[in-house]
Amino acid sequence: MKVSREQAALNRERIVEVAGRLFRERGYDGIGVADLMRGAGLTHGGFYGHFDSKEDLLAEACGRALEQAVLRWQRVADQSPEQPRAALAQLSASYLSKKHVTQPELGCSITTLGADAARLGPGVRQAMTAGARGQIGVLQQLMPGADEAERRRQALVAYSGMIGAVMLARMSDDAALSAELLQAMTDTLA
Amino acid sequence: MKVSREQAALNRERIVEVAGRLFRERGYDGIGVADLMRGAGLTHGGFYGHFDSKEDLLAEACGRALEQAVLRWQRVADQSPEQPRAALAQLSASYLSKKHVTQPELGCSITTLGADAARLGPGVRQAMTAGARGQIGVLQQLMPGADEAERRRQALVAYSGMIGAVMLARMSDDAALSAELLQAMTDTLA
DNA sequence: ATTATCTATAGATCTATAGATAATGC
DNA sequence: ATTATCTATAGATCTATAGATAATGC
Repeated sequence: MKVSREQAALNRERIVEVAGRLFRERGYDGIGVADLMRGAGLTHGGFYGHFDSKEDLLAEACGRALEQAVLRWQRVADQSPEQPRAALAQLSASYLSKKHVTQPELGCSITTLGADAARLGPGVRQAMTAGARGQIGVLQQLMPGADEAERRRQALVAYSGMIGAVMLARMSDDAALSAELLQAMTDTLA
Repeated sequence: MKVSREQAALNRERIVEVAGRLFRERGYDGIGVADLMRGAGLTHGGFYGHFDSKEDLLAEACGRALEQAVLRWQRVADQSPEQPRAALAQLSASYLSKKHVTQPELGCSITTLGADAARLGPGVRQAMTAGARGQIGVLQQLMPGADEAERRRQALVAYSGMIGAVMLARMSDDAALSAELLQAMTDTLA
């Protein structure tokens, strides 16, 4: 029954990773602790040895997913530091892709869980706010504005628009409207 | 126990109205049928005489709330048909207000329930898509673009940005960041 | 007679905990 | 001896339904 410390740490990692996917796919209330643990290949009761509560796991899972997203965005930005326009085009094309819309479980945590987070406790909100701040920071580096204040404003608007467009595209029952939303937003950032 | 046909219709209306508020406040899974009925001053069991399912009620409640929002927006647009800029400023200032952020139960259904809707059935998605289309239509009348295609693009981008900004402002644990998001979006649309 | 609402409950969840088990780490 | 995981369960939900009740509408 018992496993090594190392294995226990790996199990914990797996829970966080699986939770990151399942929460994004089904929402915070859409997946239970028992199913999260089953998804990680463990049993229900073991959960509370790793985390204090389901909400704590959400905070950790969202925090992790968003940190990795920020790192990916920063790598894209650093790849062509002389061509911020190209980097922005790459980021926005990826974020505003049909693939992102149809794969919420691998996509932006804020689009899928932001409304849930707004109703949850400080741990979750802190983790998600930190992620948002990080992504806004990367966008700010890439915006064409003349001064820092202008680039900041552009980054806040671009980030809001990207999140809203993907949420709307997922919600829409009309594929044409979804495509139109993504295209309009992509064109604006290009 | 039994009430008149007229009273039953009023009761049904009250359920829809109360549900509109409670779903927006707590999310689709955050409020149960028993509490919704209690909120309307009725008992749990009576629910299924009025609606086939909880999800059907969400579709009707969101549909209603969004229809009314579209009518309000259109009234603002029609109020000063010679000054589309002023109408747009009024709409966006109201939508991007601190009041809207702190009163989700009276605000935009898509910001609070869009992510839930994306995971629910066709009835809910259809109602919410119709609402979104209506609001986008009003914005399109007010945008300054030279031709209809440009105004359409601007409306899609503005709507996405407004929804994203309010969701982010609600989610953020930092009041300064929330205010910054609303201000940036307001300035862009002014 | 019809029917809107009520009480009561079925059956399936949910989060969290208690205590047993068995393998690790000393 | 410690502890990661297990089984089992407490206690509280949840949606939906069955059947009783009592007032309306014919």
